[in-house]
Amino acid sequence: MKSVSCSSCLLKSRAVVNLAERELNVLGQSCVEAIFEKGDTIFKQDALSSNIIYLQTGLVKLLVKGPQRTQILRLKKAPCYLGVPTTMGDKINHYSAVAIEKTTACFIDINTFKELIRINPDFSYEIIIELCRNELEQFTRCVKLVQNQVFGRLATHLLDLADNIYQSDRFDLPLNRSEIADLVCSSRETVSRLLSDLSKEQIIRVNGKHLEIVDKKRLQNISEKG
Amino acid sequence: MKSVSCSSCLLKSRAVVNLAERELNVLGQSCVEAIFEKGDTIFKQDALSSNIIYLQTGLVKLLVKGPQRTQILRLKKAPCYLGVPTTMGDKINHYSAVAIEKTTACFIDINTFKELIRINPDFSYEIIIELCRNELEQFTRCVKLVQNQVFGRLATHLLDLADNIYQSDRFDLPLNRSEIADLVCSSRETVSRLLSDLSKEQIIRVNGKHLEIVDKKRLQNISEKG
DNA sequence: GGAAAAGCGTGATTTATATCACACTAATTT
DNA sequence: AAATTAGTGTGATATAAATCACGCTTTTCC
Repeated sequence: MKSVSCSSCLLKSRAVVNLAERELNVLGQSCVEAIFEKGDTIFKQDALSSNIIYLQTGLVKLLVKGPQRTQILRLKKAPCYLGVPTTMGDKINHYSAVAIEKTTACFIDINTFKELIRINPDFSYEIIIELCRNELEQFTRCVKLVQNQVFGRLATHLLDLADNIYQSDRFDLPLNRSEIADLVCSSRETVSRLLSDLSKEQIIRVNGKHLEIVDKKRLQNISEKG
Repeated sequence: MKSVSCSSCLLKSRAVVNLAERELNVLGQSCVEAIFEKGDTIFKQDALSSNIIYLQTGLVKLLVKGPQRTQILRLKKAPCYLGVPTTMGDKINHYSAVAIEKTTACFIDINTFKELIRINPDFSYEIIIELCRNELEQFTRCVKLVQNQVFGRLATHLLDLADNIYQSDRFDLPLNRSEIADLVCSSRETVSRLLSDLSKEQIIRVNGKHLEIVDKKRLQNISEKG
């Protein structure tokens, strides 16, 4: 970990763009950079939360240990903030964050973050907007989860990976079958079966972790209809 | 609807308490009060969203029309803000709000709300905190929904009504069986059956809409264990 | 390089819960 | 008061998907 100069950082968040030079120095003084390899935990559920994390590059999964199983709440792709709700909303983390690709992140002290909210209204405005969008996304995710069956949920997440994470219809799955099950809230076996089915139907092509979307129209249809 | 004086309002939100007299006047000038009867729609999904609503008194359900069914996202009890995420996060409402008890509410113009965020950092700080708490709550709700079975979900919501909404173990259900089903994401029939079962087990006493929690310990146990 | 472990695919069985079906009651309307 | 409608309870049946069970790969580690 090393201290950084935020003013020269090329990966400024939309909120940080609004900060003046003097404010950026405030930020820089309590800001440390860290690198995480695949599988590394960035912060842990039930631990004290005292930092906001700014993901500069990489991909992260948010995990909750539920009563029965571990569940992947969502994937977060850089650039974005991590842990704003869990750090600002409570003293203890309600979920964990684990890197699923090599990731670089900036740890911002919670008090500095609060100070920035206090001194710069444009900064807090951007934070509010991001929180609102998150909540709306979370609502739709929840509705899909309840009303679609596993087939539809799996299709939705494959499309999300292609469109929003990798911006390509051919990519390597960053999760194994069991983790995909945690993401779509199903079981390892069911995910296996459904991937085979999609493959037999020529909608996707799978080879281990490599995945290719062949018939996107049909996949979108499955994602919407159920 | 009538214009109001916010400075004399007895129901100031935690965020509004931070506003100076001059700022309260800004708020008052674009603020209208309205009364809703049970069943009245406060705002509608897919409509343009141009107001933040401050619930002064009453009880509201947030509804989403999903692909298969209508789902109750959550209940909101006064005093609280309504529609912050859906108004700040997008131009179109992602859900509807319907009064399930007589409700009084204040409509705040979105631009006024934004102005308040700009001029008063304590105000925006409180809004951020509320949004963060909402997101955390929403996460736990989602985890429960997936990992508990209907029995546990029903128990959780009965406890929520008793502890957080009515602050009493005897109350009248504000929803019919079909709406309870929408809330716990199940079917009308299943809700009927489970309420009967809980009744037979002497855990609750039901008579139409009147409900009494008899054995709270056991109900809490069901709520946690599934 | 062999052993252990992790990961994966697929059949058989079980299970929670939705759906269908119908009767019965309470509330509205005319 | 009769008729219509909305709301409710409960049995029978259907079904998506979890769980169990097993064998087959691939990776990891002494």
